[in-house]
Amino acid sequence: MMQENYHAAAVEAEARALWDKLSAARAREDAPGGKYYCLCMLPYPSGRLHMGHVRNYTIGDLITRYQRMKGRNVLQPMGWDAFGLPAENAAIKNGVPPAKWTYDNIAYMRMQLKSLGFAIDWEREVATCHPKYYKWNQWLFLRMLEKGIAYKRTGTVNWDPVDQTVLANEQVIDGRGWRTGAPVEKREIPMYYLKITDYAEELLAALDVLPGWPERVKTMQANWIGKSVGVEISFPHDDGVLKVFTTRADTLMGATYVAVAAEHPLAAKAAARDPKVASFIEECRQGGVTEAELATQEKKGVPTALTVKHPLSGAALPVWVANYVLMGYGEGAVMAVPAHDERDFEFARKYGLPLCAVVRAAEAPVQEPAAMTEAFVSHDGVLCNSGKYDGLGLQAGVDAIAADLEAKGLGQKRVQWRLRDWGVSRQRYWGCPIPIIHCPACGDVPVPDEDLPVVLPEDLAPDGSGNPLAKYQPFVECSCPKCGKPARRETDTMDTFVDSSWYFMRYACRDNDNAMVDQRADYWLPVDQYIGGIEHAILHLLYSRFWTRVMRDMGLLKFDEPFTRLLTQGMVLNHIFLRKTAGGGLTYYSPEEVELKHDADGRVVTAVLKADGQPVQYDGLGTMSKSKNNGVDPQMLVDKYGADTVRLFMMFAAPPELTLEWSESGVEGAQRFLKRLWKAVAEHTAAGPASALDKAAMNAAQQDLRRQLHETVAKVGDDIGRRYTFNTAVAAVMELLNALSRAPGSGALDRALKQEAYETVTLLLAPIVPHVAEALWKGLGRKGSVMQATWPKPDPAALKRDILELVVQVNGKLRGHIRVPAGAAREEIERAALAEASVQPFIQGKSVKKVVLVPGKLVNVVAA
RNA sequence: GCCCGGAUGGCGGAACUGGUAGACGCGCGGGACUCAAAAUCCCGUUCCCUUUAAAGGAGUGUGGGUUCGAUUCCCUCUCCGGGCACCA
Repeated sequence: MMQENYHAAAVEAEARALWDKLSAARAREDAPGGKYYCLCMLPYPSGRLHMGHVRNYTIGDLITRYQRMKGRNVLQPMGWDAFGLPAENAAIKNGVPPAKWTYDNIAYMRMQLKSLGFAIDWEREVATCHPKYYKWNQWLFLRMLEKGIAYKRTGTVNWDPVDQTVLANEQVIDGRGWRTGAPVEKREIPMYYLKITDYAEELLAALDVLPGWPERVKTMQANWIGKSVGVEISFPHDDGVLKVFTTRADTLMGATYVAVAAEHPLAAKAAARDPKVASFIEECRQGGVTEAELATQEKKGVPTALTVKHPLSGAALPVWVANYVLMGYGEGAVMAVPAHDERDFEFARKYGLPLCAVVRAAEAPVQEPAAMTEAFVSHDGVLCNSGKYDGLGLQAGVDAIAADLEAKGLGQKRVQWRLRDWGVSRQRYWGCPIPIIHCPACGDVPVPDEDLPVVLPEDLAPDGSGNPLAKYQPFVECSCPKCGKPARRETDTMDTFVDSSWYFMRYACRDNDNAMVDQRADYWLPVDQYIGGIEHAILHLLYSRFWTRVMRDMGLLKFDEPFTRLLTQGMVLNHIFLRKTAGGGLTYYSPEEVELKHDADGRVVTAVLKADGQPVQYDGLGTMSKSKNNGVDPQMLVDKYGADTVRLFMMFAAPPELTLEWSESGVEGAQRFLKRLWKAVAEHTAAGPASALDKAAMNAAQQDLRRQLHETVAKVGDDIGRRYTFNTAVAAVMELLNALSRAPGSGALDRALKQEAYETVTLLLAPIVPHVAEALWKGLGRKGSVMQATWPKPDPAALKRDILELVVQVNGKLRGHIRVPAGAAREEIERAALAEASVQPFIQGKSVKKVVLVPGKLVNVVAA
């Protein structure tokens, strides 16, 4: 006997007790059904779940439960991306060691995930800060070192000259260190790199065979990898040649100068003789290292006394040092063709450098340099001012010029990648130690496998300056594995992207201390469905694809791509409210502290702080963050409404890929729906068991209702299984419930139909609101857990229609409707459409030119 | 600056392959129930004009294009969001 009203707390406790008893979320390799690996991006243990987590994991749980009901053997694991900067920041602020802070956060967040009812196999839980996990980071790093995939060279970092510390990009605010306010400098330090560029071609080409990935993610990755086919050109000078790479070799005869990066050897050579060049190079050392910062700074340069020889004409071209040339791309030098490149044009105009137009539109004359107001950038035209190349098309020009350069030994066609090798060294404490020992005699010596893992001491507390690991002698001091003499341990740790590049493999076999992966990984992987935020579209996903290939090439795996299907979810936003303080600062108020006043149409008129009744300024929408004080703690909502309501709202509010605006009134709507559903089922079951449904005895209204029921089954299955539009799946079930509650009649046949309908609704909602579905299933008299029930199939007989309603348009405008038999001939439909009373006035006195018929949908009469 | 997205009623969104714009929900208005309120239920709700109603016109960020027909395809611009290699 069901309770009359819905009580979330009791329902949810009972459902979870049942699942625990059945170990319903456990995943076994020997269970029946095809395997299905449903994976959500693992959270950083920041302290509490935020709405983005709830959204992410609700989507994953929905798919997990749906696939289980479809008969698949599903694995849904969970773990913790437990190394990283926030733990060190918290340590600096509170004096708590990062390890304790991290483990406490994990314990709390694990409890939160359990309270949301996610069907996670907790026996596979992984934390990346655990030595048994990161041992394998170190082990694979050493294998990469052996194969030359990992190597050492210098790299550029942000340097805080006051704290004597390397800063993360996030810690650089307007070119200054976040704690000291000191202007940040660039500094070159030795680091380990992984040769992801060796895999550039494959990582790019394989995007074409990832049909389960969103196009936009594949486009972003392709652009990031950035394959350019062009020509490497050598410009001879006194000490050798200056190499540049260009995709526009056709414009070579229009090159009027060359520009090199501040870090280029030629710049250093010029600086030795010219203090102005030296001071410019010094100026370029100021500021951060991000591409956004470099690309938005004002374009500046200085001339040098150096020249290079044009490889074809032999003319002397001046060498400039320019801040817009990046040392990290190509050769760190460019040939400048101001007439046909926007950046070069701007730079040449600024510094009075000459222009020479060498491309013209096919029908147009050569452009006069002085008359040009912008660069002529065209991929269609012919060469001019280029001697023997005049009149050639642009591609023909590239080919001819490349051939001549090659003959002279001054150039060749080649491919250039935008992708750079992955620098993995971090000068930070809370990360996986890089397993290297520096010996004065033997150099950099890998830690022997039998000494792995190199364990990170867990009780150090960083203070913001330098790396505490480097100051901790018990860690640093060691003996050389080769010669046994005193040596120094490497104190850099690995980028946390290393941890997250393969964690999904370890869920399959986290208890194996003898191997990184085993045959259980062969069973579960690759991941069938991966779900996570769009902000990871490039780095994390690209690194995982790379790491997987490295492991494959070592014989550890048999597949190429780690994630067969990918769903990228949008961010969760909320309102921002603030007041300006007397001192000119800003105080942000949580939306929970603010009351909105609406006018009669529902528009927001004013917002006042509940505490004092005084107005606050509304500052629009933004991603939930601590700094803007606009985060909503999901735990409060779970406590207030229950997990099912929060899950339902999350799925109903927007399609998963879209940005989601937070609104608590939407939560109330979701709760209302569950209450209504509960009450309807309780009333239905209160009248006792229903009889079997006699389909042949149904009247027209009952047939219509049953048709809608089975149309809903078809739609929800398609929305969840194929389209991933969970919002429309929920809407369809809401419509069905509306129709059910309007359906008259309480005879035996009506009750039998409603029994079928409520059982079906329960199954359709089970992946989204599993607790309440469990209670309804039991209330409807069904045995066992709804988790183990079978997903419903639409009855084709119920879907059949005899009469179709068609739309009639005149010149594309809706003018009426007609009803025709399902098999009606074209002529019959046209006749009915033209005869329709509401259509007649719009075709009177006109001649019908054409009638467009879309079968089963519409008739459009073209009349003039 | 570069790359990738997005923009539809008062609000979140729907319209799946170019075919009825606004499903579903929120909010709001009206009504029922109630001593009253909350909760619940019922009705209405894109805008404009005329209006008892019926009907008509306009309308999917901007401006253009293709088409019998465009929220959907193409081009232009504006604004917003994500990423830019050391936040995760």
